Amino acid sequence: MKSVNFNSIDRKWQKEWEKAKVFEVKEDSKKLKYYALAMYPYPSANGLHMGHAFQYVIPDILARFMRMNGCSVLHPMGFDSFGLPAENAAIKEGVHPQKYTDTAIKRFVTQLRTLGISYDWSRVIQSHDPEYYKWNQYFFLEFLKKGLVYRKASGVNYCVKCDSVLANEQVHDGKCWRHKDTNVIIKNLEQWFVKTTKYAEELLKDVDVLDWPERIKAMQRNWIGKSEGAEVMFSINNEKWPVFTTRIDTLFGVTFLVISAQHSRLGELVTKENKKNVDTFLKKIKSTKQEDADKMEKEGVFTGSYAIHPLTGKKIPIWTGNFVVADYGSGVVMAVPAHDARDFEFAKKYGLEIKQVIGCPKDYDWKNGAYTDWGNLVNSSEFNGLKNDEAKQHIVKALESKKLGRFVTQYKLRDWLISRQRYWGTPIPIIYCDDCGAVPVSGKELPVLLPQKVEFGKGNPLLTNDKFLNVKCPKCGKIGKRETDTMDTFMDSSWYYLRFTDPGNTKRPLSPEDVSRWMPVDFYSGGAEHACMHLIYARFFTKALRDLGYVTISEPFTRLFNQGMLHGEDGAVMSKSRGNVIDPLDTTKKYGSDTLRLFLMSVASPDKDFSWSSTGVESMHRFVQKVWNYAHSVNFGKSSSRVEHKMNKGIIEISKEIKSINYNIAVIKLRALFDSFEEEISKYDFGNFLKLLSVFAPHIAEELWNKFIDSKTLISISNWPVADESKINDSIDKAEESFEKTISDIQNILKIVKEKEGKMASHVYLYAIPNEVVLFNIDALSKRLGIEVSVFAVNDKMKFDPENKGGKAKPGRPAIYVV
RNA sequence: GCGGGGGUUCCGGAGUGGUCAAACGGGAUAGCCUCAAGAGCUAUUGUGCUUAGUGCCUUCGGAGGUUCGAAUCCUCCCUCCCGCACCA
Repeated sequence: MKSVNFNSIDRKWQKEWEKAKVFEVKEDSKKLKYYALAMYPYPSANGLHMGHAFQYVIPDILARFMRMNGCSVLHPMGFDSFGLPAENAAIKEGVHPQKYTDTAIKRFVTQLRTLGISYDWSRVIQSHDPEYYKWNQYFFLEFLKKGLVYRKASGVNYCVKCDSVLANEQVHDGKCWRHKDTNVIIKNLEQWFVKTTKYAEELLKDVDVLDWPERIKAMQRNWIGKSEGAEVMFSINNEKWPVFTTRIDTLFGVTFLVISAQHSRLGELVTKENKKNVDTFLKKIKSTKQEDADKMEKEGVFTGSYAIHPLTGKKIPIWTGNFVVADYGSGVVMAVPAHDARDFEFAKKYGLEIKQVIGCPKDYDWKNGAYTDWGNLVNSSEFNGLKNDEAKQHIVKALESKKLGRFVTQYKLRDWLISRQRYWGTPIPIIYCDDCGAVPVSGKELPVLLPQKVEFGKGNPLLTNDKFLNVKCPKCGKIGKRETDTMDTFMDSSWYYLRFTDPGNTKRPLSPEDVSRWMPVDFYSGGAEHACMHLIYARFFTKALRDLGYVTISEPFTRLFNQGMLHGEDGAVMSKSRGNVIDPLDTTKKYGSDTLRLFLMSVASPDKDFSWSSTGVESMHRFVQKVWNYAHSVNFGKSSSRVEHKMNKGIIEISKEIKSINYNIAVIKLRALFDSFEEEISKYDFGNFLKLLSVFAPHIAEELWNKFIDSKTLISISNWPVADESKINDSIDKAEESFEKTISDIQNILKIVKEKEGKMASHVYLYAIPNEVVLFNIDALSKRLGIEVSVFAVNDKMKFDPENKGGKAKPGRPAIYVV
């Protein structure tokens, strides 16, 4: 068989699609909309890797499927093109980030095209395009007006490698999300924040209705971290200090307070006599490395101050400790050692009082530590005997009447810090004036362009451009200084999916008609690493923009899909150092992109991790070639009723599997369907097969369609086949089943005969019930068995049946005699 | 510690109450084809038993349970992966 140049076929159809603009989506109100999207990539100079290929083919199959099913499909691609690597390249190699980025994008686009993904390339978005980031600035100002953006001084996370502050979401295990070897340090700075906490409750509540992987939903709930409890006031030096607790029922068991060692007001509590001790302690904590801090034992020292218990009026010592988180609750905790494991450990260590206030079983062994289960109150004056839940109500009521406490809800979610001390991002549209303070740039002045001329490697590059830096105050006209921080690039990705609905709009960030036509995104695919970053921010943005009147939806992504991780052939993560990296372009060059697409979709369910397999790719390539060869050698005529049956059943089953993203199963069924084809087939049926195949292997499907079925139309925009159920005849499957079972029966007998008589039998006689004789084709049987076969009807008087086996025949199971 | 997801026949990986000794792919073995290699085609690939065949046995991390019936449902345990983690 002559070898086929799949590469030239790939290129040919990629060009045709582009020429005919088949994937550019137009307004068509008669059609249902479908919005399929993959998280837009950072255009790395390394280009496309296999994980990208995998990730982008997944939604493409669905996009192609929905398009052929009569939907108008929005399937765009863009680039998250602001960010650190470009700027670091500028520092290291002297390339301007703009140039670096543009080159990388160009390369990405070329590579993406070779995969045959049905993108609407007319809608490309690039975050670093002033026409895009202008609207980041616009939304920043809108948020500012509504109090959703504010500036405040606080201890913030700072990564020395990024040379910038980070949001809470970008700190993982005390390390920077981009630099897993770099500890984040806390710096006290005045920075811009987005008030994500305003939507904490809604963000949490709406997680329930999302069609997302449970894992991601759990991670989001965890991140938002709601906990319901009470705030209670302890009087310290005649001032009221709030303390948050989820166990207000144990209030009478408080024997000491602990204030976080990082608390900004710790100094106020430290008395002269204790200052030295506290300082030594703080020094020790500071010198402890982050990784050790996680495992560090609870430690603390007495501050010298006392608090007054709100109900008993008793004096309670205040300690400072390393186990109290400064920015959760109020950074001060009430310690109830009898009923909290951490407090217990601490009290034991320092010999502090342990007072039981919850009744526990008589045989409870206090050597086990704190008793943290439920029980009835004891040692709690008038609340004695109450159950925990009742006690909570009553105690809070008592506190409320004295204005010393109330029920409150706490969240772990923090406001989003968006300032970055970096160049390659959206300039924050603010001018600082000595007289007027932080003044917003007027909307008419947008965009605040990122200046090209800056110097890299000397701190924030924006400080090196005087023209950019020194500008008049929009309010009073006096010379002021421009904000030199840029926005977190997650700002860009928080609304790009909205912009795709109307990317060319120069007047407005979004048009209400387009947004309402296309949103929400019906299928969104991307990696799980964004669970608590991009996906939180984007959800926040949608809700905030809804309340500002820009969109009407509350959730941007109806259905989220996490693709699995693609590993190297050795089962390890693909990495250069391991040498197990497979370049998608090498693969497409060798086998064509259809083979790659089919292979990636067929190894495992797309949401599961899997390993590359070079033999698996080979095998898939053989399948593609078989289809090719079949198309070139088959007689196009009439399909047998068997093929019609298989075809129509296949349409139903394969469609169902594609809809549920069981692509691996869909491919298996597609292969089985192909295997059932015969030497003659109708163009109609083969065309339908090509349509099913086309979502996975669009190029070869297009080529064969063009060559054999219809040269005037494109299969990519043809109608998805509809099954003709009247052609489905399950008795055909049953007949095949009984044929197979008969084969295995015969083989079993042949085996036994061979064992018994020491030689192979030479002839098989079958006696089928009369209407089943047709099921047992003599040629097919002898081909399969490699032995001569005769078939008789049981009522055939002339049949050869020396041992009278014929009588054993049953429906679906002919009798057998071998010699 | 908390939360989420797994553990299936040599390997990868389907399968969520009977149609399951368990799809499909890989690998392996045998045969056909060929001068040969490759490709292609066909068959076999849990164990043992039984019998000239539709049967039985053991098996889906382990142990129990529910059920007429379990890889599939429940309970407990072991184990792996992922995320969060001194959050009061």
